[in-house]
Amino acid sequence: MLILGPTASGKTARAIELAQHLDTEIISCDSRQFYSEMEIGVARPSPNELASVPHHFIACRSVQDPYNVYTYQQDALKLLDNLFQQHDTVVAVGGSSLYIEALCHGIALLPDPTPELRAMLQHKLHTEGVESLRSMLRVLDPDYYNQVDLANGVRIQRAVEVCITAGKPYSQLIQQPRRPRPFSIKTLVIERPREELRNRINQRVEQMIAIGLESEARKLYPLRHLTPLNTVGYKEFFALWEQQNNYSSSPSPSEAIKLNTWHYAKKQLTWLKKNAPLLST
RNA sequence: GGUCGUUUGGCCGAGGGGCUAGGCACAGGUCUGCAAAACCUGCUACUCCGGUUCAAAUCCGGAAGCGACCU
Repeated sequence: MLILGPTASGKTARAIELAQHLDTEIISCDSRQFYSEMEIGVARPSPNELASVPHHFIACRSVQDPYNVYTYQQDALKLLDNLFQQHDTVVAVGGSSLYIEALCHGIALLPDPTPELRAMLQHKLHTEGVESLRSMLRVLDPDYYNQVDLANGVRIQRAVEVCITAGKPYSQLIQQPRRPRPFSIKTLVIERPREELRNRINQRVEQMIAIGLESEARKLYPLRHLTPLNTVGYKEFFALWEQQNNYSSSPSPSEAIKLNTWHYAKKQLTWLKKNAPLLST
């Protein structure tokens, strides 16, 4: 049973209710709730909630040792195997589309690039611009070159790094057939009217700030360059603290967080519209 | 009441006789590993009235709003 919905739509409460009813456990598909250092800003379920139903993939990793989708997929499948020995149904919840897709359809095994290669390509991207990586891709994987968004440096960089480490075209590697899952999936999408969702977001942001989001962010400030900290709720504080001589009227962190959370929710809605119907099996 | 300045899209903001500035917001979308990321598309405005001109947001009058100073 997969529970989906945009951020702040009430997935957590719904999942717990359902898991209690089914007397089962919950596995999370939330790319930020993995991290033990992030609690308030990622709306981690409360200690009470966590105690009421066994949860998995919550606060299980450090931001210094981030997950990637493939290892998440592997861990989750292994865990599900175990859980299905004790339960007929397991509840999955989360809002991270790529992680949800990995769980439901699977994602190809691709070689990890060396950190040096990644850094080199990143540097090239920043200093020489997309064109330099584009021309590499054109040679390494002409098929993919013809289908990517040629303006999207991040995607091109990824394809190039995979081609180089694998010694094969990226487009070929990602064509590995999807493996059917040894379980069936039913999805439940939580929908709310836009205005209501927006109010819930705003309220939740106020709430987070009231219970100490700023000091949580302050603690993580030294780690702000790590990927998991490129997250709504933290990055807005970091941006504020980074600009010392800011007389300017930049919006308050809480307003910025509300807006960015809304943007995030809209992206989730776009994804849900297209993909949610395809996930059930 | 007078003088000077100002008025650009939902907001900020450049330009300154013919050529869609840009940014944000808003709306829609793309996507097989940093995904709460990255990227794309749409949104053609110049306060009003009159004049000059082949052509005015741009020049000239006037009106209104706003601001500063003066009496």
